[in-house]
Amino acid sequence: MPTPLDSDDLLNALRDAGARITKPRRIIIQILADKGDEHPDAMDIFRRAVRQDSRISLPTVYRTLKMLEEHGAIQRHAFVDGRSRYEPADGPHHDHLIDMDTGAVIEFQSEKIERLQEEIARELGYEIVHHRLELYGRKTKV
Amino acid sequence: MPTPLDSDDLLNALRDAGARITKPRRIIIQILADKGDEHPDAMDIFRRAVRQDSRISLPTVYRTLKMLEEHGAIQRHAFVDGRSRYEPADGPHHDHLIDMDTGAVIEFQSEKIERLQEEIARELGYEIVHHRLELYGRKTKV
DNA sequence: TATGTAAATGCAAATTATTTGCAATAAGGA
DNA sequence: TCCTTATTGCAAATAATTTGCATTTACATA
Ligand SMILES: [Mn+2]
Ligand SMILES: [Mn+2]
Ligand SMILES: [Zn+2]
Ligand SMILES: [Zn+2]
Repeated sequence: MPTPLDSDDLLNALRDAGARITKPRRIIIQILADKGDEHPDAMDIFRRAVRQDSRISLPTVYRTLKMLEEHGAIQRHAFVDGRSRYEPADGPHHDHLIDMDTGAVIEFQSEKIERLQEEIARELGYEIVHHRLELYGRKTKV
Repeated sequence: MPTPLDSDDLLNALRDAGARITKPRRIIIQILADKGDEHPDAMDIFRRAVRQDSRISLPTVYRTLKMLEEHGAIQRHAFVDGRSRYEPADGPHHDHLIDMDTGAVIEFQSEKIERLQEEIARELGYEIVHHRLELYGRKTKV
């Protein structure tokens, strides 16, 4: 669903923030932009990063992720399994369906649900700043 | 919204599970059933428990909560702040709106949203086992 | 009511994901 | 190329929750 976003966009987010483009950051960003594996957690990213440069450290992965998140370049999701998972904050808003058997994360969007949420909040006298909607399920048997 | 549920119902949940009704459990359950403070976290419960019996321990609070959760007597929610919060699993299903300024937790239910979720999952070939819907917002200015 | 046994407890230590202090390194403007 | 300062890697700190183990307690039975 999300519109394409490549390494360069994430690198620019850092540059705009006046941050230095270091080798570790370049590698981490490249991994985040990879459409191959989506919603990786910090350890996933670390393991892949080490393959490109064995002296990268886990704290640097966390620090880079936090920095990118603070600049709105990536989003962090905390699903029920504990760890945080990350994804480039490009395309339009979407929510997630998690396959309880495989751990696969499927994205979806529902204008209707979004609208209903706003409506409910308004009725309660609130304005939504952000929300979290996660469906946990299993593939329907044929 | 939830239908009233008192200490006895929770105590019975333990009895049914063949568990012993100990003093710490009695106290913890009484705190959970208290309509006064809803969605307390483990530390909230521990602090209140200690007032009734100073030798209660935090591990016992956690162990009791886990046991009650496993037997479906209480529900655990992990909101964005990290800690888990608990509530008796009595009344009908509901979701939560969290006041970002005060931390207050407001309950709501939406048949429409629940139905839309099912629909979305079905279209994706899934059956929902459980879900998490949390709205984070601020009171609308008058 | 007294008693034996397994379940439950309290304490201290372990766990897990993430963060932080600090000395060494490296990015990038001058 | 050089200088300054941000960034790094490492080790140690956090914070919430869990676990090992010796001691206590609930409660079924006598
Ligand atoms: Mn996503
Ligand atoms: Mn609730
Ligand atoms: Zn949404
Ligand atoms: Zn719901």
